Amino acid sequence: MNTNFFEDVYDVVRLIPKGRATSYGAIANFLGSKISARMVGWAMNAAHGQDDNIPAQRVVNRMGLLTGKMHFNTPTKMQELLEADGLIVEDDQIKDFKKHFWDPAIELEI
DNA sequence: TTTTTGACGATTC
DNA sequence: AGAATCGCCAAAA
Repeated sequence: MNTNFFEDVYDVVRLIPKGRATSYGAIANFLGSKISARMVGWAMNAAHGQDDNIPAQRVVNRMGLLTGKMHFNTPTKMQELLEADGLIVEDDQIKDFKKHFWDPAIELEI
């Protein structure tokens, strides 16, 4: 499985600290600043079959909206997980998202 | 092999 | 300010 691209995405997602959240675009930018955020979403789509625990709930769109909640076991699971992380989710959106925003390009300092 | 779509993002109208 | 459209790249049909 040469899913390097996916693995890179998973790796970054796994590195997201608890209580923080990032966006698809941020990950895309971190991976190479050439791939589009859509690819990250695609990678997450493939993450279903992955045996790894991908905290996809910490990965949301740029607005902090839980766009992929429907891809979880239950649409409400994503919000629950985020709340369990200490984040506040209201109306499928992370409150103070930019406040809890976790940018791999900055936190990982590459 | 070509076409369509996809958990996004930014720009333009 | 809001809505619609284009752009990114890859995988599945």
